[in-house]
Amino acid sequence: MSLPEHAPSNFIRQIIDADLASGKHSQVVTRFPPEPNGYLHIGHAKSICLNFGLAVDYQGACNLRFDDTNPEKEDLDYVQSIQRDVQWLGFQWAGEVRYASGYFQQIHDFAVELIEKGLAYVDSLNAEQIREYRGTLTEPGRHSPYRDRPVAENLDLFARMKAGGFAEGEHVLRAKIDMASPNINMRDPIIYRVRHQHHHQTGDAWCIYPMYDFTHPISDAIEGITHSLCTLEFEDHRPLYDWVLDNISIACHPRQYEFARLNLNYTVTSKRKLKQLVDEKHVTGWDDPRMPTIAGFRRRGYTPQSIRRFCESIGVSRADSTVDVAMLEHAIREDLDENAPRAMCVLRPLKVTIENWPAGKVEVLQVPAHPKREDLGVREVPFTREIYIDAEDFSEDPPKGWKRLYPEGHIRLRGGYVMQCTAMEKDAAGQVIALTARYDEKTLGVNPEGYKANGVIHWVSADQSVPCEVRLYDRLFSVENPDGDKSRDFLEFINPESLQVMSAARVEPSVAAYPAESRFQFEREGYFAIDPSSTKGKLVLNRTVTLRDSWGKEQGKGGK
RNA sequence: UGGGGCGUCGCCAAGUUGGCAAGGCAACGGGUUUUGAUCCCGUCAUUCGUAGGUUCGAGUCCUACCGCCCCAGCCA
Repeated sequence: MSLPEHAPSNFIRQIIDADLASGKHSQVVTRFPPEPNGYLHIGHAKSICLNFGLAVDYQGACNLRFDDTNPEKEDLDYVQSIQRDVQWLGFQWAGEVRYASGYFQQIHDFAVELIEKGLAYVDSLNAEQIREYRGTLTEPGRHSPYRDRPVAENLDLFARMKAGGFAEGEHVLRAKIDMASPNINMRDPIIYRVRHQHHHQTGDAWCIYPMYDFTHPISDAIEGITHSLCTLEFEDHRPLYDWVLDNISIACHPRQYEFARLNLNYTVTSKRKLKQLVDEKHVTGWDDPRMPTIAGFRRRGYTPQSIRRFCESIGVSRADSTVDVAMLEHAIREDLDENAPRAMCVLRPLKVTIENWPAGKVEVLQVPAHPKREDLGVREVPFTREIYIDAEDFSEDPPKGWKRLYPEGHIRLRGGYVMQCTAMEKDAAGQVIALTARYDEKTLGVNPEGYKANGVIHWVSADQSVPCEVRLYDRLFSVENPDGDKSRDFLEFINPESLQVMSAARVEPSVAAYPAESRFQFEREGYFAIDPSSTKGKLVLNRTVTLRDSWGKEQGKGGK
């Protein structure tokens, strides 16, 4: 409807169109290259949709390649979660999963080639010295005293690094480029370092690991990538990407293009910070429904389709930007409004006894599962003498404009009869704890004669409903830019009300028949999904997002 | 004070030989409605960071400013 069915044009598609038109390429090959050091988040979703989406639309290919050159931070659990998340989003990579580590031998051989050409050398300065020799943003660097080591010595040292003859930090391999370059990435960048670490893919086969800047262009070239897409912060690395490919014996030379990474307000999208939230238990895990991870959104009830549509709707450009989470919420509401079956769930039960309904009588009402989708069928909703309505739908002293129940007022029970409140029962503190009402038998599917109902509210049979726990999620952070204040830790902005548990909720029985992850609209409340932790004995539902609420908005205006 | 980028409506974002500012989100009115939902209709940039210049005509070209982001990991 409002969101585009197919990805709109952007500068990358224009480049591809031109490359295809000029004959530079006959096919598009992209890749999604995550480092397996955390779960994928919404920012990765943008990259995934871009790279895989391009492959789909141009009938090309997109590889999934793990950029696993730093065993210290990586883990097998992450390589598994990443594959699961990419597939859940609806994409399939071309052929087998690739690993940069799978190219370690070739990468090593290219390093040897650079040494032989006099374009790389083993440096024996320590980390601190290397930093000093690198210079600053405004001052050029200086040559390392080891820069002019003879080729034979470099070859020997590098072989011994590989053989495990040195400790971490003793020697590194550097590309010999230009210590005076205004681009710091070109000041003899380190391309190999010693790491006596077990690697999740290669085990203990290697104790030297190539750096990203050396690994990435080679991996892209080996795979025949045509368009290597990455985020803006790598723009300064592009000259190095090209330098590597220009100086080794490899025919393919992919081109790198950069786009702006996704920022979302009220959210953090930094793997380091997300990992901190998990490690310090501010959330229950990477898949906590409040996390902006793919796994979190999945558990929260987001659909793959909604995330793909969202990614299309935000576009791809080179301008730093922060997207309003309202865009994401719009995408999931749009999907679920169209596709989610409806049901009724009472979050704060208030018992109503319908005095003119016989005790023990159960009438099974046939209610459409969706107001517009007849194909979704009907559900059976039992109506009995005792029902529950939401405590917030009754007001002893209703404000102006109130369209719910009040003493003596008439209300339509959604999908059922119109009833009139006849009495209320209060506890010692003056709280209303139960209501009595009378139903109008001539109002099932028909408007009442001679009077009008004040509104429509949802309800559930007291003994024919299913008890459940409903988790009401709200944004994890209470400020738009949680890491925008350098003097304050982002954890200070965690929303203390990001999770509210409604443990006494009751849901209509139709819901209990659905499997985990099923999504519903609980009428007048919002969209909800069955949490995977649910069992027959304990049903748990997660609120994905609320319905738009013009009444709540109006109430909020008057100050509250 | 080095280098690389970016600045079009509150938030994204089209705008490709200079020709007279798309669209979405949000917001705000109104209509329909057994969800205060959905849906429908309408309003919402004489202006494109600023200032000059070229031109019949500039968001698009030129100049100079201003602002914001990234880079000094043996991370990616």
